Amino acid sequence: MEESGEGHRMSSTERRRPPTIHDVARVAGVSRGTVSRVLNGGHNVSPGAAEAVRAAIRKTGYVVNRHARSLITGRSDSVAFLLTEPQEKLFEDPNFNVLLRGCTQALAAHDVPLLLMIAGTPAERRRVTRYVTAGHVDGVLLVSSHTGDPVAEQLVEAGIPVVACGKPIGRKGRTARLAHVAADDRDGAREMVRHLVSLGRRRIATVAGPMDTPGGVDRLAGWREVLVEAGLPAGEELVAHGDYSRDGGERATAELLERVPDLDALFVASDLMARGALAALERAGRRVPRDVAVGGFDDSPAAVSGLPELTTIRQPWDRISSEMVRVLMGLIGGEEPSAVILPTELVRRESA
Amino acid sequence: MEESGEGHRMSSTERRRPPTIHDVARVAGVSRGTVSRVLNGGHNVSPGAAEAVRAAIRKTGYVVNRHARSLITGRSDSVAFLLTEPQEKLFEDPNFNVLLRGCTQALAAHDVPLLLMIAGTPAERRRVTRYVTAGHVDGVLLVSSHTGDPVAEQLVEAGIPVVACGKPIGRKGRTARLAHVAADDRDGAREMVRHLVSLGRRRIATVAGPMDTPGGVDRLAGWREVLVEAGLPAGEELVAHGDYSRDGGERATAELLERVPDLDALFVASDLMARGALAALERAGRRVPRDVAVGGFDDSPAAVSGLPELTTIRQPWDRISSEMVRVLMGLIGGEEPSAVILPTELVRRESA
DNA sequence: CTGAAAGCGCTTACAG
DNA sequence: CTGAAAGCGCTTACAG
Repeated sequence: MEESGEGHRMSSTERRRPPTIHDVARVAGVSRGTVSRVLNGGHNVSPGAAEAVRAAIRKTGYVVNRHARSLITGRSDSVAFLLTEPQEKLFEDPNFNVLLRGCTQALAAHDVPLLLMIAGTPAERRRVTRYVTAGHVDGVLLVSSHTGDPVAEQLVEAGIPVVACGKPIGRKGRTARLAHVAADDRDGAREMVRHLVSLGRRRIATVAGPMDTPGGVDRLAGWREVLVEAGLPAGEELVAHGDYSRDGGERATAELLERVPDLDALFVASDLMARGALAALERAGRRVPRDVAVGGFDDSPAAVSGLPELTTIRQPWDRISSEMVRVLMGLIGGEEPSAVILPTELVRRESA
Repeated sequence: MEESGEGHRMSSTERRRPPTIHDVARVAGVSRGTVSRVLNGGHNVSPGAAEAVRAAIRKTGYVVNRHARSLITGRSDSVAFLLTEPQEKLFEDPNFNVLLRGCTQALAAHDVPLLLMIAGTPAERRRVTRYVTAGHVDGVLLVSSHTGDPVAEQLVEAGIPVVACGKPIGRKGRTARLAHVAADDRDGAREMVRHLVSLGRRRIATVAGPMDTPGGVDRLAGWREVLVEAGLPAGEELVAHGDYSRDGGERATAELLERVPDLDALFVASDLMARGALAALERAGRRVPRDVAVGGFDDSPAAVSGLPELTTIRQPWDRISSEMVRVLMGLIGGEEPSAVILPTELVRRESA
């Protein structure tokens, strides 16, 4: 006979203990070991026993206690999505959201929960590093546009499976073993600049990202490459830098406009900065695309969040997130780190 | 003498077992029980023993194994941030990001990890409900703009601590015990419409949200209230509905422009919809704010993501997220559900 | 194919 | 104030 409560009041938030593997075993008429075997792949279990166990699971509403499982397996069956950007910028960039959503859903398909961790300050970084290296998660999806990230190195050195979003350009060798997934920045930039050239533009300036980010370095390299190839000017006066924020793009564009008043096209290394560029151009009285053609990068929600809609380079975020999860699950399973570079695509809209 | 490895190769991803409470006890020269007491508040421990334990923790780099702790305490020391919106819209709305970041950080201060869960489809909802009711998290921060959410009811009925963002307007009684935190939608709408009236506007239309959301209902009520009070028209022809998306705002505005060509102001129930409204107005050749003054709601990043910058009503997201976490931690600790309504603030920019 | 048993790392009455 | 011991719910060799 089941006894419950035994005279002690249940407070409003106290829940009944959920059924355990023991309850399932009793209902199914087998041992706990057999239930566990059914739960873990069903090897070495007779069809009859397996069916009895499955029926008992349905009947009891049993759900495995992950803490108990983790305690013995040593795995947590969860992963962290770690952002090491300064906090303010993090969520201003729509790319983070797309990536976060994609990773959450790709992991859900594996029944693996995602822990969101933010480590913008040194103190937060210490907290997170401690948490992760203590084994509370099986692996880390790392997102930071700036490379040479000390967190990445620490985690990799501690033997934690880590997959970065974007190509690491830190001190060579140390990050060589850092698995990563990225879009082909250089080739994407080339495609956009070729497009601007094909439009007949000849004074093509660029708002580049910071040079400690792969998007900053590689998209600038792609811009230069195509211009040099085409025999068009590609000097330093045609380059200004932004920090991937809208305001940064606006400032950099104002700077370019002052330095190169006759520019007829602008390749901006991110859509969000491009929105700022559009604002600067409007304030300066330039019509887009008539006076100045503007090409962005990312195909983020920012590309269509205002007028004119941006012609841009699409980063395949869905694939980036699913590949990040795939590579991370592989690492956790013992595979070697790998790098995945995904192709981009030109998306033509109104601005160029 | 420590033995490790004992002849079996460590694969590249295998980590050394982290130190346990047993290691700390040995180094400190006390029992495991004493170490545990120091870890859990330090009651009934002599100062000398406590200091020895703390030193041993530093020396060994010990971090508690949360799985073992949870197994015995029955708490997971983690909470879920659950989104039950259809997936596409989720991350288009900048408010979600601000809220997510705020909650993550408020929880981090309690050393409580946040699990991000998305349940847009019925299948996902079942998965998540099962996971949560199995006790894998201690509580849920629930975000969905649509109310009468079946997930909320199920969780509350299962005795799970839940705090919703936004006032629930589901079937009365059933959601009465649902703790929630919200901005004062009605009062915020009133303030904005009063502002538009003070600008001398007399034909003030509105793009309202869906009527199954509190923001849809209450902001519309605030709009109507002030107009009636001021003796201005507030009929149905002045109301169009959007779904909180940019495109929805654009469509609704085009509809209004057709129906009420002489409108001179527009109160839009969200900044994102207001950006769409601005696009519709521009396409129709209306100047903002000269021809039509536009007031938004939220003060989300969308408010300043284009020109003109939006005059809007600020929702205190930082406080909303910190209050949600505070109320949830209270619920988990056994407190009764409570509702927190936070004041809003008019932010004047260019559009009105 | 199956059960009995050990043990993962921790917390918490229970004695002292 | 402190230690020895039980036990949280599970997985996994180990016998049979």
